[in-house]
Amino acid sequence: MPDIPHDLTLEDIARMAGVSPATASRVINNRVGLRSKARERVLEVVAETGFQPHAAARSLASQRSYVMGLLIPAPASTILTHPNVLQLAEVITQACQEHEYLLSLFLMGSDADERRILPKITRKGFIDGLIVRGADDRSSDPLLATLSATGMPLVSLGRPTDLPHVSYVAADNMTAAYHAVAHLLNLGRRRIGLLVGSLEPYASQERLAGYRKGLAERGLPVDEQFIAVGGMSESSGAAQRLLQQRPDALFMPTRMAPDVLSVLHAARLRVPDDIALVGFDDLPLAQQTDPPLTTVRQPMAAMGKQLVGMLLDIVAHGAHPPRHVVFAQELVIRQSCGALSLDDRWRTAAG
Amino acid sequence: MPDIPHDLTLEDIARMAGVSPATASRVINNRVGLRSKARERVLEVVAETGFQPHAAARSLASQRSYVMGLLIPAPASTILTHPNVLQLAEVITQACQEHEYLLSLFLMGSDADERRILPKITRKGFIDGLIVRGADDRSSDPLLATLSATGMPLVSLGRPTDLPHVSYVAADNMTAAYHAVAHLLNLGRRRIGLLVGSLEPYASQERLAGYRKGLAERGLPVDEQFIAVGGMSESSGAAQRLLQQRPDALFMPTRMAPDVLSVLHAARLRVPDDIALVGFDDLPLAQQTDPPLTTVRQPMAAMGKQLVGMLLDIVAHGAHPPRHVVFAQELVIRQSCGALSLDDRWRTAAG
DNA sequence: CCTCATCATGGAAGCGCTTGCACTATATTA
DNA sequence: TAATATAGTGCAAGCGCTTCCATGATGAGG
Repeated sequence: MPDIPHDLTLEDIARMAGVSPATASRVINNRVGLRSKARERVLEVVAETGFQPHAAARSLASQRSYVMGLLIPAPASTILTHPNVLQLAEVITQACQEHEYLLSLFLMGSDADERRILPKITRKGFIDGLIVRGADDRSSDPLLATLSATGMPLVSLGRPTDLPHVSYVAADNMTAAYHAVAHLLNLGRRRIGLLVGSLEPYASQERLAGYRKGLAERGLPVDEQFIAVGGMSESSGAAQRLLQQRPDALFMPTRMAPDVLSVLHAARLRVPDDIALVGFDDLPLAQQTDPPLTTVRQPMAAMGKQLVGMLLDIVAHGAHPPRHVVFAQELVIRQSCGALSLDDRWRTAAG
Repeated sequence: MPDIPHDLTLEDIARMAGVSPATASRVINNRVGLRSKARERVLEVVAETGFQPHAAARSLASQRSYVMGLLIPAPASTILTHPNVLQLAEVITQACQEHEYLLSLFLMGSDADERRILPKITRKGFIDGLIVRGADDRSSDPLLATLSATGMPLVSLGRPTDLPHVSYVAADNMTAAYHAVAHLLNLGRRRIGLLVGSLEPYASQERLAGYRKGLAERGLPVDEQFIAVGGMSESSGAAQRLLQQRPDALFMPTRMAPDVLSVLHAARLRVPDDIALVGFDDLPLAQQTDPPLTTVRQPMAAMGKQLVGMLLDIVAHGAHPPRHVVFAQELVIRQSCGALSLDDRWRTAAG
């Protein structure tokens, strides 16, 4: 038989240290004065035994679980095409640790999952708060509405346009698109096309607005033929129409880069000589394309910290008033835009 | 002020239904007979109020949290190159739901994470059991050893060769490689090369063994020059040496496919005419290459179900004796191996 | 040396649920 | 109908911790 380590309780630890459970608890949770014999003895015993308080008991008594949740409402296949979700998870895991919190991830691939998972996640005493990768993908998000109604402390990554009382952290897509277009204009491009997968996401609308603003500011007209909605490889008439306009620059989602490149290649267009390319999101992919892709990049680490900080604040002080924080984005200059220096790097102004 | 929904307790529910808390609890947990007035009344009240029992209180009293953990000991960047981890997470999430369990994912990108996360995860009363994506990547896994020592119910995906007492579910890489080689031999290939990233992983060793066995069975000698360890794009002498042998078939990790294809393309070798290709893992990538890649595929859904089933069994009946289950793999025939029919599909025998 | 403020400590009451035990209502059989 | 088995229910005791409150120890000021 293997030697199963005896499951100690706080009472055992207290007895071994010659103090009361109350004191042991306070020591373990850093609640007593620093100069104390009792404190030292308890810490000694804890170190020796490797004691960890029972999670459920602690949660029940303190009404805190010291666990945050990150809800990823997308099937695994989607996560692969939007890999910054993973980076987000990593960053948030880190940020939680800095506050002695643990982060649990929940994958929710389908509506069926939603029905089964949500009630369990929103149970009292399970997690203290929830971060949801929200409304970047759809402008109206019933999931966030549902969650918000449960009273669970909540922060959304991405702005849920129809839920003003939900706190969120978002990237300033409008300004980022504006700066990207300005950059292309500065490089002498004049026939700049915009390619988006869909205009439903609020993020896409912001980018379109930034694009328009960039052109308008220079007094350039916006030709609707230069705005293509839908994939490049799809038989989307819009994309074809766009190419027929002979654009000298293209602003597009990074994940479409391979398709776009192969289409341009087939059309014997050289990048960036004949046509400059700028991507929306700085996916790892951007560095692997040929030529490497100039892209807009969200400050994920900072956004992750902000999300966690806000959530902790909401857990401690309630969700009112809602907090809204918008982060400026970076433009990472690589070869595809035709800028001269590789090291040249240029930031958008704070939103 | 917003109307915060009053937090109900089981006692409230019981009172509203006119029964004792004990009965209410039993109804909610399906512990009483189906034909009972009390039962109906309780269910009614629960439905009306949307009551969910307090997670911590339930865990404390029942010594069960009804949560399983899936530990992913890799940084986000690694997950992207091994996307089947995500599929695994999805499959396991599903399997857990079928048993009224919830799955929490934990990302552990660094050793620092390990030190901070592990003690919290292994706390009593937090999760009932843990699935670890284990030793496919390293033959000796200190993480599994540490976890195993905590007494936490544990199942590994991948065989941890140095921990015979740890239960695991694994794929039969040896047989799969053997069958893949046999398949290539059946197609008339004789100069079959093997490309692996490293021989440290036990999985790679198994594949090598299967490769050797496949050749040996036909009485063919194994030329060590045909075995290349390391990446294709790296300046690995082994890979160059392998190509100089003019192989007519290559067996390799799927994630190396793009590199390999571009090298072959540069060498003006046609796939599959001049050289046939078979991959190790059926990543989504395999369908996007040109030509689409014939690969070995793990039965992820079945393995996920098995992992969860075993873990539940261990939670209920203890970890002794350890359970070991090995799954046969499929060979998914696509164009890269030069087999005639696309629909031809052929399975390895059970291991 | 004594009084009063200050701080560390212990006692004990929960946190909200599950479950063993004892008991009562109902069903079964003679 | 009485005797017995059976299912349904309630009581109350925890599960292992935190924290309010009261008490004892300690140190400062008179």
